[in-house]
Amino acid sequence: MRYPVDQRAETHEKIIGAASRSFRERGSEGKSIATLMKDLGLTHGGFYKHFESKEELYLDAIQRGLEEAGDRMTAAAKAAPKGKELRAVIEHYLSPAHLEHVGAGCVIAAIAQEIGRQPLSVREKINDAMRAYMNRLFPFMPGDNVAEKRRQFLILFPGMAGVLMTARAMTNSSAQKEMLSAARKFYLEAFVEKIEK
Amino acid sequence: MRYPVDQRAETHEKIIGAASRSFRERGSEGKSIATLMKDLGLTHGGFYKHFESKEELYLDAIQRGLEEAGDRMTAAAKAAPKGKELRAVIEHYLSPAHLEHVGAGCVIAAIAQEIGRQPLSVREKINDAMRAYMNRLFPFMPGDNVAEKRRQFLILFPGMAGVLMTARAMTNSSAQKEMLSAARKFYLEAFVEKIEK
DNA sequence: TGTACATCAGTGAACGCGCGTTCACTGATGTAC
DNA sequence: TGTACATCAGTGAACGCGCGTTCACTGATGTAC
Repeated sequence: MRYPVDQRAETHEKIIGAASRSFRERGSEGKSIATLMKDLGLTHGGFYKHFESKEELYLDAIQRGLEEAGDRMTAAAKAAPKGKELRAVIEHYLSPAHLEHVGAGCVIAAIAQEIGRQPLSVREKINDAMRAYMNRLFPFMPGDNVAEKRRQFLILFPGMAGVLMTARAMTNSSAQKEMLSAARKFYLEAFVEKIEK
Repeated sequence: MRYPVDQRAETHEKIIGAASRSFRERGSEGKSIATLMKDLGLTHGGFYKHFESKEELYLDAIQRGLEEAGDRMTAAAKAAPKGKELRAVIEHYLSPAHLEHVGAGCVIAAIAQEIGRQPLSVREKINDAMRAYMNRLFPFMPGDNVAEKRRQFLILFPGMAGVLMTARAMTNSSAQKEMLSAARKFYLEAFVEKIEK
């Protein structure tokens, strides 16, 4: 049957959105194409009208995930009072909400380890998206010049990602919260408080 | 045929050792039982004379990995001059060798994200092994009392794990090295240099 | 000491299952006349 | 305005494949006598 004009594009976007969440929550092999499509009220055959392979979807979904995560972080910064941008970014990143919502959160904290196991060509494209993410956020970092801001970013963000990922591996939720708040305090002191005064 | 008396135990250990490396390098689903056994010169059928299921092997191998990684770290500390133990631990953890040797390295930096996706019962057992790892290492942390040392451990180690995992997701090896050495400098300043003087 | 038998780590064919992918088909709507 | 036809997003049966797991079997050596 003939479908409404915009339906193709809408379905395409819905698949990427659902995959982006699913890959972060369950990894690249956690959900089959059939299940992914079924969750959207579709059948698996139609998938190949939108993507050449699951790997192509993986790339699109991860890139989308990094864009969305970048949106959230820059939005948090821009909503903060002048001079408090980095504080807001750290508090958002190391928040209980981010701990809980893997599927909508930082891609690195969710699936960096399986990114490291992808074929080189996949890793390179994801690296481009990671660089774009960094380029949106390093301006909020302390430092006099671009090189210093980037250097600070590359210490702070991987560190925070490690905290989130380790907390998520733990089962004791009060220990998770303690870890988060201890890390929040540490990174705020190390990156923000020496600046704000 | 009848095999030498110790062979059963030796084979059992060899399987755990190979799995412990493989799971860190490729994740829990990266290698089949058949391939794992073939690499040891065995066939897949015999596997079930040693383990009830792949999940049982996963648990044993991860626990073994945490023990071995703990051995390496405490050995690095004990080989260091008096008062330089934590420095040695950080330099070992954030070394190019550790970056490269995923299979023999920190379990958290290798597979924490998939640990977070395991069934609760599996996660709980792995959490016990993680606690044991922490208990061997927190004595080297700065602080007057046990609670403070643990708190410091839970900031430092997840942070370093995040650095390693993020570097491993990158394809540019000079950027990886720069990230490692910047992080080394940062964590040494934050955890060691304020103490050593 | 010599012989018959039991043992059991390891073998490899076979199983059911879920996966990614393919493909002939559907049918409501847009378009050509 | 009315009719015939083309379009193409989505359907669902079918495919080959690799996986975890099972199980009847093997056969060199230990043990009982």
